[in-house]
Order: sequence, then structure tokens, then C-alpha cells
Amino acid sequence: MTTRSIRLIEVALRAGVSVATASNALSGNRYVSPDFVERVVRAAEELDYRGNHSARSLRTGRLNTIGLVVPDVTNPFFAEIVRSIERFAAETDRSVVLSNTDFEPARESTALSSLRSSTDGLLLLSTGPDLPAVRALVEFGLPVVALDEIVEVAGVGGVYSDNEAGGRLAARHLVERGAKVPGLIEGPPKLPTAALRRRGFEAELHRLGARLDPAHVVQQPYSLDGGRAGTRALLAGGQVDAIFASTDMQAIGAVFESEDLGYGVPDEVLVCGFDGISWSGRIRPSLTTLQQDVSGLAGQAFDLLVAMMETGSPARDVILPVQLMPRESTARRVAG
Amino acid sequence: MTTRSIRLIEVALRAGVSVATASNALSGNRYVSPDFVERVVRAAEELDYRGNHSARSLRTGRLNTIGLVVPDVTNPFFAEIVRSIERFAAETDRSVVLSNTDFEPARESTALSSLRSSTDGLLLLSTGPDLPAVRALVEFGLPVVALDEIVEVAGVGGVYSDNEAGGRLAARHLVERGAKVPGLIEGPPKLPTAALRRRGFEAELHRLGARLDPAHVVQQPYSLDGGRAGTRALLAGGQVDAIFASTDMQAIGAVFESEDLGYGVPDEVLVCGFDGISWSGRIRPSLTTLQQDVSGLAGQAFDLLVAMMETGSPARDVILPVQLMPRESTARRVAG
DNA sequence: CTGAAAGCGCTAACAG
DNA sequence: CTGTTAGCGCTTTCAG
Repeated sequence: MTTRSIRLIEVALRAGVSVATASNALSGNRYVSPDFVERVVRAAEELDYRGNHSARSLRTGRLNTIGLVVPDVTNPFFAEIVRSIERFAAETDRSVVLSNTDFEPARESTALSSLRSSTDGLLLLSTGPDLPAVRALVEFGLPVVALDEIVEVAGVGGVYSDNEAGGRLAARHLVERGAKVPGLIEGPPKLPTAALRRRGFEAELHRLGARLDPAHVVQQPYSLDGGRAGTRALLAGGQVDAIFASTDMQAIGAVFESEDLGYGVPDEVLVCGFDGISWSGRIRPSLTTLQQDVSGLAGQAFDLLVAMMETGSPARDVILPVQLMPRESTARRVAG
Repeated sequence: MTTRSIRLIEVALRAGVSVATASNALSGNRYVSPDFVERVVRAAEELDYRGNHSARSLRTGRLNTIGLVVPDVTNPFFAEIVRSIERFAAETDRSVVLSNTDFEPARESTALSSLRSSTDGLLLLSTGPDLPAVRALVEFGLPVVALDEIVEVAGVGGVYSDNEAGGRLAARHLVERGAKVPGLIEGPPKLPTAALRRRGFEAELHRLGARLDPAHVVQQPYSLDGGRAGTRALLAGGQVDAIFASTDMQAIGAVFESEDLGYGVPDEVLVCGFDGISWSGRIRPSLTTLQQDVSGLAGQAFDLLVAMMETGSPARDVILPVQLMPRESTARRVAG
């Protein structure tokens, strides 16, 4: 059964050349005459030569692997990101090693330290960054690109959505649709996305002469149940007539919970989410949301990371716009 | 900036021992006197020694990495599996390299061949298995465990749900709830899960004296839109009063599409899915489904794979039961 | 119980 | 343009 692996020297022998020539013929690193290339390639095919990753990496120092750290693959937004990244990686013959942190800083730290020696670049969707650990990675020379959540470490690239602008768009849209007493389901206190979305939301409300009562802000995890819990709090006594949730999963929870509590969406409460996951367009009522450009985010992050790995490009920050997708959850007809 | 990695010899030097002793002290492979261990460990910590994966692997032939091939991380069922597997792997200090095939056999083949030399075990959620490629992996000596979809190759382990029994349960449940003219949204023709679920469904209907008209079977991809399309076909002219979908995503599409077409669920059409993804309990009406034991599947598959990798355990097949979760989409009161 | 040394499979100098 | 050879960092015989 368990056949031993074919080594380069065996294909070299069969092709009647030296290992060096065989290596060069297969890799294209140095010029090799066409007939030799032909012979080597044939020999390699006949023997089903695969090469040994570890040996190559040990020699070259390149792993051809990127690390991808995400909070929760089970969340559709992150799943989309993972899918995109994996595709880009596969297209460029790279492997991706995936770490799921479940939003636990400890697991994130563990992932960082283990990825350090097993990848040559890291895409980090952080939720409680172990800043010293990240700094160590950077100093060690590992290219790191943050995605979604800002990671404030010099030398770390970043690709983010314009969360603050999204918050502003949400505020304006809700007010236009007749919101008088807006409420906010914010994300966990430590997450930059949550803070930025709130800041934009609050600022724009203020600009429009509306106001966000601090009593109408609740902090909840980025999950459907978080959205439900937040909604229960905001709607107890019916103080609020519009809800902006930091995340589509929360917003979907808000829609469900509102209706369960007997408040019609959008007639009695407007709901707006953030992310643009596909479920936002599938539930009833469909969810108004700020659409993030997921494939843009993933593509830019991947490209930046590759540039940093290959050509030592400097880290930089990229901010992509988000787009308001008005749907049923805010489709209230307004006088005027 | 980019600090060079610490090598074992450097910690050996600092500890005043040989590399061999340093290696043994850190790995515990051979007895080393306590004080030497102590000195080596201290030195390693002081230098922040990490070890070099490639070198270790080259020498030992072990990568400490498992490959995970899934059709689509974006599908909640697969996402749950990925999450579980990743957790088990992390707990045992293994990395997981993820491949997403998008249900494309070509990408699956590519993944298989690339994973062969970069993992020491493979978890395969296949959707069009390149049987020769899998056989090659097995002959090569790579432990492979199939999950979800059967892969009929000698030496490949398998962990599956009891799809046929699930189909039977669905049939009985729908009939009990008053189904007279059942329809089936089957998965893609080549998928074993689809065939088994259908077989059980058909057999049980037959046993109960009902019948599945071949005209009431449509084949669709395992996606929400597949479910919608299948439902349009089954409901054109309203031939069918119950729909069993091979997959929750399809079933959710069936619920949505039915209602969009003006057929109430469950009053005019009963809908039953298969998988038990969390969305099945979240949509309105909530979806009756056959609950797969996702963490059981993932756990068994992982354990089996590890056993095969570590102790050369023989491949074996495990079949886990599924459980009917009756919910609103079949909550029709029936006379009698 | 510890150390010296071989060698995993490959690529990159260096000669020719 | 091709071949010989050193050596990546580690583990593991083999001596002592």
C-alpha cells in the first residue's frame, strides 16, 4: 500500500539529467534547453512526481500558504470572505490555513502564534487583537493584512469598509423614512466597526436635528440572538420606532423579535442592518442594509497581502465604500 | 525589522547543551535530566524559540496539518462542519488547510492533488469525487475520511448521516400531516445523499400506500435558488401539496417561493427539509427538517481520521441517526 | 544519559 | 547551458 514518495533525483535519473537540471526544468528558474525540459517533464509525469513541500520550503523559506483568521465561519458575512479568499488563493496556487476564533481573544492569540511559523502571510479578521502578538509577527517579518476590523499596528495593512459613512447613510435613511425615536443595537464595546458605525449614525442624526438617546443604545454580540435581545430591550415599553443594528445578523434578529413582540416591520418599527449578507435579501420582510463590497474587500486584502509577501510592498490602508440597499424593512411611506 | 528566526542550535548554545539534547528536552522524545530540561526550556523561552515547521516535517514526515475539502463554506451546513473540525484541530495543535470546491469537480481534483503533499490526513466532503485521484491518495498512504457524501474507495473512512432513514421519516411525517400528492426536490443527480434521501422517501411512501409520481420529482442544486426553482416547477398548476427537499437551503427556498406564488405553508403546501441548519428554526414559518448531528459527524470524522493517522487504524464507516424536527412548515392539523 | 554526525528532499551557488 | 555540491533546521541513529 503506502507507496514512498517520488524524489526529484528519481525523475532526474529517468530523464538522464542532473537534479539541478531537473529542478530548473520543472520550476523554470533557470533556462534549460527545450529537449531537456521535455524529457524531464515527461519523466515527472510518468513517475507522478509531486515534490516535497517541506523540503522546498526549508530551502526557499517560502511556504506558499497564507493564514486566514476569522471570528466565525458560521456567520454568513465571514463565510463569504473565506470563500473569496480561498478562491483567490487557489487561483494562485496557495493554500489557506483557516483559524476560527469564535470571537475569543485567547483563541485568536493562539492562532497568531501558530500561524507565524506556518504561513508566509496573514489575513486577520480580528475581534480583540493581541496587539503585542501582532507586533511580534510584523517585526518577525510576516506580512499581515487586517480585514474588516481595524488593527492598529504599524506595518499592518488594512482593508476596511467605510463604516462611519455607512452609519451616516443609515441615519439619514431612517430619518427620511420617518424615524422619530431611533435606537441602536451596537456591537461589542471593543470592536472598532461597532464604534465607527455608531459614530457615523450618531453624528448624522445630530446633523439632521434628531437625537440618539443614550438609553436607546444597547450593546450586543454580532449574532441573531444578540439582535433579538437588543430589540427586546429597545422595544420594552415601545420607546423606539426605528432600529439600526451594527450587523445584518443582529438586524435579522431585530426583525424577527419585533414581529414576535407584535410590532410590525416596517410599519411600527423600521429596521436597518449592516453587511449585506445574502440572507438580508431573503427574509421577509427583506432587510434594508448597508451593503459591504465583500469581494472587493477580499480581493483588495488578498492583493495587498500578496504584494507585501512578493515584493515587500509597504503596508497601506484601503477603505471601500458601502452602499445603502433600501428594502422592505424600511419601506414605509412617508407624508411629504 | 524582519528578525531572523531563532534556531535550535542557538537555544542549545545558550543552555550549554548539544542540539540533540535541546531537541529531546523540548520534545520529550528521550529522557533528559530535569535540570537540563529546565535550562533548555528557559533558554527557549528567553529567545522566543518557535522551531521551524518545514525542517521538522522534512525530518519526521509529519506535517501536523489536516486538509478539509468542502463544497461551499457559504452553506450553513458546511460552515458548521468547518467550524467544528477547526475547533477539534486547534485543540490538538493541528492546522487545517481549507479548500472550497464550489461543487466543481475540477476544483475538487485540484484540491486533492495539492493537499496530498501538504497534509497528513484528509477530510473530504465530496461532490463529484475524482475516484482515481482519491484512490491514488490512499495508495500513497494518506489517510482519507469522507464526510457527508459517500466516497466509494477501499481504504477511505466514512462518516455519514442515515440519509435513507431520514427520507423515510420525512415521508411518514408528511403523510401523517395529510400529504396526498407529495413532491420531491432532489439534489443533483450524482450526489449519493440525494439518491439515498430519495430512496428512503419513495420506499416509505410506497409502504404507506402513497405514491411519488415521477413527474413530481425535480432535480436542483443544493441551494436556496434551487429550492425556489424546483418549487415553481412542482407548483405550476398546483399539482403537489407537500414538498420534501433534499436540503434545508432548498426547503427554505421552497417555503419562500410557495408563499410568493400564493400558496400558504403549511396550509396549502407542507414543506420538509433535511440538515437542521440553524436557519431552519429561524425563518417564518419555521422549517420542519431532519436534523443531522453535525457535531457528532464532525467529531467522529475527526477522531477516525486522527486514529488512522496516528495508529494506522483501519478505515471504517460510521452512520449516525438523524432526527425529525417537526416545526411550523408542516404544522397542519389533520382530521383523525 | 548526552553528544556528534548523518541526512530528510530540495534549490542555489559555484564551477565548468 | 549543465552538473556538483553545500546546506536550509531539524530529529534520530549511533557512539561514548
